[in-house]
Amino acid sequence: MLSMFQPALSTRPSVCTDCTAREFSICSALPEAVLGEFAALGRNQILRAGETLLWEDEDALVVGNLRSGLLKLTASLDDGREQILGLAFPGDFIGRPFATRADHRVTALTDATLCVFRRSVFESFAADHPRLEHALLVRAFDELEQARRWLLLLGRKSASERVASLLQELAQRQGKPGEPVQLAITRQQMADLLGLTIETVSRKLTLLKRAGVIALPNLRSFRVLDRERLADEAGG
Amino acid sequence: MLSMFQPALSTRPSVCTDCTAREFSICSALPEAVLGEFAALGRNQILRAGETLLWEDEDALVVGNLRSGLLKLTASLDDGREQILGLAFPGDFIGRPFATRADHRVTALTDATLCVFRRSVFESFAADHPRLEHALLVRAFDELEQARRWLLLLGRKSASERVASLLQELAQRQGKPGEPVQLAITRQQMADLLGLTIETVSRKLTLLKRAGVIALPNLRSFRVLDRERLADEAGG
DNA sequence: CGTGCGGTTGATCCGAGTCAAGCCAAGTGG
DNA sequence: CCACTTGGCTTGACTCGGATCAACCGCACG
Repeated sequence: MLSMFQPALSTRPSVCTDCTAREFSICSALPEAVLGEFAALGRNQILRAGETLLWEDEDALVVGNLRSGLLKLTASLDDGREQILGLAFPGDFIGRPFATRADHRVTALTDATLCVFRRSVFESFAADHPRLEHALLVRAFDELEQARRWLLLLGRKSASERVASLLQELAQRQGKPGEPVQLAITRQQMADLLGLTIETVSRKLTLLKRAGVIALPNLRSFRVLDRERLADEAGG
Repeated sequence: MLSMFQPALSTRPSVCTDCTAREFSICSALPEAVLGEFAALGRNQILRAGETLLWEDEDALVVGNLRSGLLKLTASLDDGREQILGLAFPGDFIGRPFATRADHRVTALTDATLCVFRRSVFESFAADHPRLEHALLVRAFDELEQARRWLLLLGRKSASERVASLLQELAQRQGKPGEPVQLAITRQQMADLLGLTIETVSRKLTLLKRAGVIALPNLRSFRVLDRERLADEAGG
């Protein structure tokens, strides 16, 4: 995890011409005319897997939208213990407008492309477009709810319940029941999400497999065999 | 904690005449004229200690501002394990506009007074006043940051670090250094905030006291004797 | 063919939970 | 006034779940 430090960002400072903004969740409510204007303020940015977009306690100069790839938001203690605060999927908004400092680090788990805005530019645009701020508000509440669900998991659930909860959440975020679910993250990242060690995650997964609750055809996917039992294991 | 179930709310459905809205954090940016109009939409509500304003998974009909007293936001598992998601202090905004269901329970820890709004009323007022929505947005980001700091605490800190972190946070939220800090919550509530048991909280407090880091003059307050050491104990 | 990385499995240890007893201050009622 | 209860808190003995330490597997890749 510490090896993810990278000295520089691979920024491509070209205007974000090929991006319609239609693909961003916060833009759903914007009229067509405004969309183009908005997108024109953004710039393309490419992150390679492992590169970091924002560091904690640094001036957060940009906000942006994720166009492709997967990012993690992390906080860590100075001895290296790390907690993943959340994942960002394509369409998600990244960063915190109206505040100068980031409270967490944003790092690419896979190669990723973003449409980024200088924070000041974004803020003044938002000031003129209440519907954008409104969408941002609804999204912020959603993220808050998600974070709070995670507080219950980290504060009160056992290791088995945590692992089952994660699988359940991934399964319902993606695809249809019965189909294999893509597992975009490593065991270590699962551990960092769940506040566990990699060994415990591995053990609990094998237990669920042996119990016939899930199948693990390979390292990067799983399949829910018994939805009911998985929900039980995840706890109330 | 389970004994806090109360059958009814002590609502006083009188218009919130004596409240200026000036006392609410989300109103700081509103012009004077709008403040009065806004406050007139609210109604007084009194909660006795232990009463619940909003239940999880229920239609959340109201949002509001806390005027006096202390509230807790909690989530729990069906076997009774409880996690406090956050505390609300006077001035704080309560509830989630633009969504129909609450994801957590809001309960009074002390007698409390609020200025509440029917959610629909609040929402349409907000739609006409972008500055209100903006203030709400800034506040939502703040709460999100707070929740995320807590994720790190719950996911990765030891019991000692958690207790020290809580004391540190309370000390810096309240008063001057050296002065005794009011401890508005019980040991059980500290445990529910920190994802620990009451016994562990008690033991860690005694350790900190014996180490000369804090003093515990009585059950409802403490004093930081060694700011440095407390920060160390709280971890990075 | 080795080497490295992600993952699994086993043995052991330790921190926090559990269970139980007791303390102390504030009621409560005879 | 004292005996008794009650609730919040502390302390001790013991247990157990998850961390730690270590070995090993399997596969991709140079």
